Amino acid sequence: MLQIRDGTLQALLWKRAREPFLGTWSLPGGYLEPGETLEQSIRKHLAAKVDVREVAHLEQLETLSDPDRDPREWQIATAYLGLVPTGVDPELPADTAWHPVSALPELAFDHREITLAGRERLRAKLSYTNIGFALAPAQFTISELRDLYAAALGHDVSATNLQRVLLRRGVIEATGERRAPGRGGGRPAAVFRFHSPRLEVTDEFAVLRPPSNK
Amino acid sequence: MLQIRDGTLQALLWKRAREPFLGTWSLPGGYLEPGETLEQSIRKHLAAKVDVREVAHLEQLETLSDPDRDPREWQIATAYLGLVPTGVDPELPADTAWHPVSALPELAFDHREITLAGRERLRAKLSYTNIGFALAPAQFTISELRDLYAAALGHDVSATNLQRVLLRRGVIEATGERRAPGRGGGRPAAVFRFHSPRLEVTDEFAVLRPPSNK
DNA sequence: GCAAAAGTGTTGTGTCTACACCCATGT
DNA sequence: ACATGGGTGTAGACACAACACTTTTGC
Repeated sequence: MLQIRDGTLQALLWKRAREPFLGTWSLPGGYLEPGETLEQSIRKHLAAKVDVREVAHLEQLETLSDPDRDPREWQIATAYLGLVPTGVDPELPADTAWHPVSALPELAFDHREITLAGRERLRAKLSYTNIGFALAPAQFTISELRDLYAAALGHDVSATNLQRVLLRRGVIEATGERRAPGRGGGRPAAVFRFHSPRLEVTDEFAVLRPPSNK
Repeated sequence: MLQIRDGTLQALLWKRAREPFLGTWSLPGGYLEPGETLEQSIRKHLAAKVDVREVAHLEQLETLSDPDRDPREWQIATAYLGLVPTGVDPELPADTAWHPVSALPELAFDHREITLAGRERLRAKLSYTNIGFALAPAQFTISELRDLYAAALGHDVSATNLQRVLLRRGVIEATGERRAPGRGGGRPAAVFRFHSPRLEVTDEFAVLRPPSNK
């Protein structure tokens, strides 16, 4: 579960109350019940931490099967990437907390690699899909969105070019509203929203496109 | 397992000798043994059909957990995409055969969707990685490679532009050899090879690139 | 010479980055 | 007026598609 908080990409971690790795931070999750879907299971286990309605996007990352990944028993795990929009601040149990992905504590099992793989997936998809909808609140200005993209990507993003790319692709659209400037003044910012609340690929076929017509 | 044969993308299918779906075509696979890696398991089960050394690329597609995917019992399956280079023609058991992906017979379980998802993954990766290495023989001319790309992508590909794209990216390189023309004449074709026999992303950051310097 | 196949030259287009400049507001 | 932040205009770089043209062979 990733979210941008305080301008940084953070991961939701749970301090293990069980062996193995008792007391070590780990990703939330749990065992799959018979007859259950993986996604149902994830949502169920997350419900103990976060209101499920707050999860804007959930996608499968990878299934891990290295026999050494659990020191005690042979175990298979399927990792998921979940995204929560900036701004929502769910009540968390005492043993659960957000941690910046850029400064993770020691994590149990292979959870560090999983977390970093999730960040990579997010970064890649920011480039060719509308996945930003799952990081952003319902309404936002371009500079707010710029800050979200910069936090997720790990480098500066130009508001100018971000706006043009996303508008041209039809990923975001103006609401018509404007936001009042802060104390220092400044031109009121136009308010935007994402066009779709579902993942869509917006930049298919970078190359080797099918021939135009003829 | 996909391969281009006779200029068409084909999938390796097994005619089931067991219930459920007895007699229906299905993807090769089998149960995971305790202590085994998913990839080990796949390779082991494939070994009954194809020499494993012929599999040039193997990657995880997705783990499926819909409780209705098996009519009899609750079952989880992890699908893999495997690629075999054109030209190798493994001995197959009598109950196993190649079928064009564009004209699949009725398939057991959700194997039709898995197969089509594999084709989509291949098509996407042809655009931004060097995955062609797993479809092509060790040496080839540009027009041979063009035919492979066209078969996999399902549309015409220009040899001119394919050559330039792959050379610019350093995906393929000339061997220095040339191939003698056929009976009808023609200029001898330069022989190329892929630079790397492992998957590499060659077209990262289509957009929202990090700032140049400063 | 002519057909066939491979390969190069070249032009045009679309998408992106970078940066200069203009706009609207608060103090 | 001027600082602050938002937004537009525009030029340049680059990668790609399309197609004309040239090269090298067999017959």
